[in-house]
Amino acid sequence: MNSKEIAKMARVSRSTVSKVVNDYANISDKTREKVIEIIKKYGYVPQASARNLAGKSNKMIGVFITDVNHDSKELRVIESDYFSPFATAAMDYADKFEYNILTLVIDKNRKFDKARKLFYNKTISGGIFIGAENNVQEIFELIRSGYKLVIIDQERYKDRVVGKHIIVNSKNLEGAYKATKHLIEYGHREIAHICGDMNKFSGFKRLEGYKKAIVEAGLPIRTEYITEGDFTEDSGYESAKKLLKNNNKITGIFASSDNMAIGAMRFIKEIGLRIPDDISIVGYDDIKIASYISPSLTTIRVSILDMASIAVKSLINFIEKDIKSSRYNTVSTELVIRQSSKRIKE
Amino acid sequence: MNSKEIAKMARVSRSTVSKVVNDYANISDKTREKVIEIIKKYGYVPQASARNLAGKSNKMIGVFITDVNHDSKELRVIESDYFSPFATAAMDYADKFEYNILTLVIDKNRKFDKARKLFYNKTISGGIFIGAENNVQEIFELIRSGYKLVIIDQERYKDRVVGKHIIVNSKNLEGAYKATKHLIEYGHREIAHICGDMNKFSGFKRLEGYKKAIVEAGLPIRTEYITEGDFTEDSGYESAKKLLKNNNKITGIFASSDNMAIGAMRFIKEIGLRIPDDISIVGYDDIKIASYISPSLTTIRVSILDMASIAVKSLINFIEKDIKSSRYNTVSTELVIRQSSKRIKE
DNA sequence: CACGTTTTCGAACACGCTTTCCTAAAATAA
DNA sequence: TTATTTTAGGAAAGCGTGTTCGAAAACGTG
Repeated sequence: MNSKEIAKMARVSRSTVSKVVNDYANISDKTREKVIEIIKKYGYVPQASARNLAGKSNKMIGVFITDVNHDSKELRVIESDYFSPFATAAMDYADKFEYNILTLVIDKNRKFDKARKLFYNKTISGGIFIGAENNVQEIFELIRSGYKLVIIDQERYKDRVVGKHIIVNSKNLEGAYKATKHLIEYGHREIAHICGDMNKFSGFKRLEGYKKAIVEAGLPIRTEYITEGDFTEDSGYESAKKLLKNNNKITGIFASSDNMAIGAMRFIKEIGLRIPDDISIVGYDDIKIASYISPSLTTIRVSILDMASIAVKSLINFIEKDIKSSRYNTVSTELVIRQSSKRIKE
Repeated sequence: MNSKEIAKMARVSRSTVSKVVNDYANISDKTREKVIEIIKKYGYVPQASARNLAGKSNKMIGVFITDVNHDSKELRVIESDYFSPFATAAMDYADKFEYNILTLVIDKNRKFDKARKLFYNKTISGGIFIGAENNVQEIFELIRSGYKLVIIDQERYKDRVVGKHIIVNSKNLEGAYKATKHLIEYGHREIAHICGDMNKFSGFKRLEGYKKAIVEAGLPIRTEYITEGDFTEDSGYESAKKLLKNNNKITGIFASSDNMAIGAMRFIKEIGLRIPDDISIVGYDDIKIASYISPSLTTIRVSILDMASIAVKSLINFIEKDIKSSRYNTVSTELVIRQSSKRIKE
């Protein structure tokens, strides 16, 4: 069933059918109703590719999740803690504007080519990149070519790239600051930090937040209290081992991700220390498991729903109305206090 | 950059460019190389909508997740335990065939129309439906209209619907049987069952599995040992309350989903009973949290990766080569023993 | 060299829709 | 009534690609 057949049945021209479908003004009510009736009767829906070819937007946006640890099944699922709510929230929001979402996982092996192709062949009108640290150069190039992109949790590219783009960041520094300050307010003085991958924006920003809170409290920044992980549970385990091996003064640990916090908790339990009685732990992300493990994890919550909706909203605006210059948005963080942190008793 | 321009640069006709792109045989190596060189140089990629309109498959499949509890944020995330790994696995697998995946969440409020439209307007060449119990009629109609569909974890439609389709089921009965038998082998005799939504295929099939194991062990089926939940954590909590209120003989509970098992555990802990010392619990699904809660949950694992890859593989086969008749596939289950179940001491 | 055969290539149509431009009819003004 | 303006709707071009079909070129063969 195509517009030609509909036109024949309604005894009008194909162009009239199109005008009815696309809400043109110069169609009489009588004609319009007649055409709509036939359309409904035969369940006609204009073919997407033809519309698209004729110049209509395809209302499709790509969500690209970079998962550098894709080889490992275990890690893949861990990444999903972030992906799943983001993707569903994005779909939800996109739906309001009748947009569809095409999701793609980019791993370290699979080349960026596939994503690029989706822009080049015009399958999508814009894209949202999450965790794209490893493909910064490629993303710059897409921006330079004029493709419409939103980048999540990355540094501001303002001065580094020519071309309009949109950034949506969580307030990493603020969140880490809140987490560390929480421990300080609970009376902790010997506070260690397991930081994430320093190549990642969130990694070093959270370290900055930790330092800010430490300095503000008049405490010294000890390099032996800072270890670098890579956001995974195992790296949290190893980091805790490193931190606690030759040190029995540490009473609080702020980990840059919940996964690392969970890994650290595993090690702490293994060596027979109690959480939170001996050591308090604070994570970051508020992934679902955080409230199910025992003790439940005090953490920093970032509203992924907020991030997703801001990302989608501004991208659609970019696509449909263009923007004058690059945009930079931030999403607030919130401290969620659970059982893994405890006021220190002197 | 379009094929016309490429043709001009390579001093050949447009059709020759197309033939090179689509690997036609009758092109001399010399011409082919010349064209490919220009294509690479200018980064030409044929426009998807035009190809599609000209008759090429768009290599796009839809994954439809039905989330009837979409209104509630909490439940939405619970559903995601299933969705996220499935979707990523599907993408992964689809990628091998250069297919893309478009995901759509169908909630009870959002009409099925949106999904239907994607078929009608030919945005997708096929679809995979998960948890689609509430839209069985609509799905039947799509099948009848000749659209290519895979349905996950639903009854065989063999006799109920005219039209080719593909079913991928986990062996629900087998899984539930294994779970119950595990408790029996551990010496339990008073075994209750929290079953899932009986409108759902997985709900009643798992009940059947439970009954089969009970009968096989020569034990009586007590109706007061069977309560109906709806797969959610809260319903597990309520069901446990109902079961244990006036009964202190129950020593084992098999819940039809991990979420319900977790809810039940919450209630059991609240009334001061110990798991697994007083009551053993077995869940179903092996969602990620199952191994993180304490005590960790004994459960039935279904390989979502297997389901997803079978679904994608057979759908692509259906799309590209058609199938002679409806297909029915099953995926095995596996008992994962953790801390929540314990051998009973007499 | 003449002929048949195979290989290579290009002109032209098709895909289904949007949109511009134009005409005919209707509405309004004179 | 006639002249002018407004409006409804149709004809046709165009979007970028795939594919068929026939012609031309290249190649063999006797």
